[in-house]
Amino acid sequence: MTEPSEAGRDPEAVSKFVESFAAQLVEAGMQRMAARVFAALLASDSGAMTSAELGERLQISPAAVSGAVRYLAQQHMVSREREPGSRRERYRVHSNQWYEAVSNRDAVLKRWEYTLREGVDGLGPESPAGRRIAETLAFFEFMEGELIKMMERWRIHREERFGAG
Amino acid sequence: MTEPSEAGRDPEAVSKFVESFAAQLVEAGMQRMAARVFAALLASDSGAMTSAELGERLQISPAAVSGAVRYLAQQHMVSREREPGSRRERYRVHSNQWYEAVSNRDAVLKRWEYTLREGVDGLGPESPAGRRIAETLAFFEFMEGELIKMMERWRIHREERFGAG
DNA sequence: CCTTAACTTCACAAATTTGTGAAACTAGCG
DNA sequence: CGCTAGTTTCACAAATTTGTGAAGTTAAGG
Repeated sequence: MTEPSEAGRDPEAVSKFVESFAAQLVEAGMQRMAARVFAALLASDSGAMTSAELGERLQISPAAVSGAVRYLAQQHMVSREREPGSRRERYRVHSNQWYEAVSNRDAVLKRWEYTLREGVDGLGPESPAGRRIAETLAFFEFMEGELIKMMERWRIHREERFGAG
Repeated sequence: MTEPSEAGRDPEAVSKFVESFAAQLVEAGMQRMAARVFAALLASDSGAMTSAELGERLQISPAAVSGAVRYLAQQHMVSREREPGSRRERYRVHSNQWYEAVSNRDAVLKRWEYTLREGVDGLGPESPAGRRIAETLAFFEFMEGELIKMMERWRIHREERFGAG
């Protein structure tokens, strides 16, 4: 019934997955078009698509693709590749992508920590509010360290289960 | 200079912290008013404020407070308490709050995992796309387990450092 | 160099989100 | 039972965000 190597194997199923996963990413705060592009790449066999292919599949303009891709690249959620000997570009997700994305949260955490430190300073480390904020800061510092170790464990776990990517 | 137990100790510093921390929460996807209310509570000495106090400090209407607080309560980021013998309500952050909030991410992860499983099914576990999604699923499952253990470690770490909350 | 395919930027219209004032509840208190 | 302080809901105006078509930019290929 299903032809495993057929390119447009089950457009229905692909589309359903793309739209529902994208919806959840949106709920988590991602821009709509970026979420749809990311989900589409995730659900493609090659893991890479050109701007034209994305526009076609998602029924959106080149401008929308461009905006979405810029955002995703900034977040390290896709990488761009120049198709050699052509002005066409392809956008790719790595199977390793989540590793990248989560590791990237680190930078965000650092900024939060900075703001919290300022807060402790401004409010005084001995005031009740200052203490509460200091505890929040401690939590984030703890998380930061743990996240790094966790990602290291994932790397190993992953290699055991899927082999090197 | 600074009077540690003065209620409005340094309104300047408080406001600065509230607004910059809120801005970062917004950047991370939280609604603006909810972020401001949360930051204001975090920066208050008692860790709790009434609707009127919040409205006053943040210069927003009762309606805005109501909406923000509803959202925060749903996310388990504040709890509501009835001031005994009054129809006035207070909204409170616990110092433990982040533990709660992160634990709550668990529910979100579960929903993502469900969608990913559907995707693997729909695309076929042997197709390249199916395999990529299966790996994403494995990553989230791994994260879920790790998060739980991490929060347990935090609980212990925290008690050592700050004593039971 | 000129042509042209591919991507990006820009101004704008449409859609969505946000916060408000005012009306509608709720529940203490007399 | 009202009365009224406190909160929530609702309709709407304002602000913001989103996606588009069209113009602008870049660089491959002749």
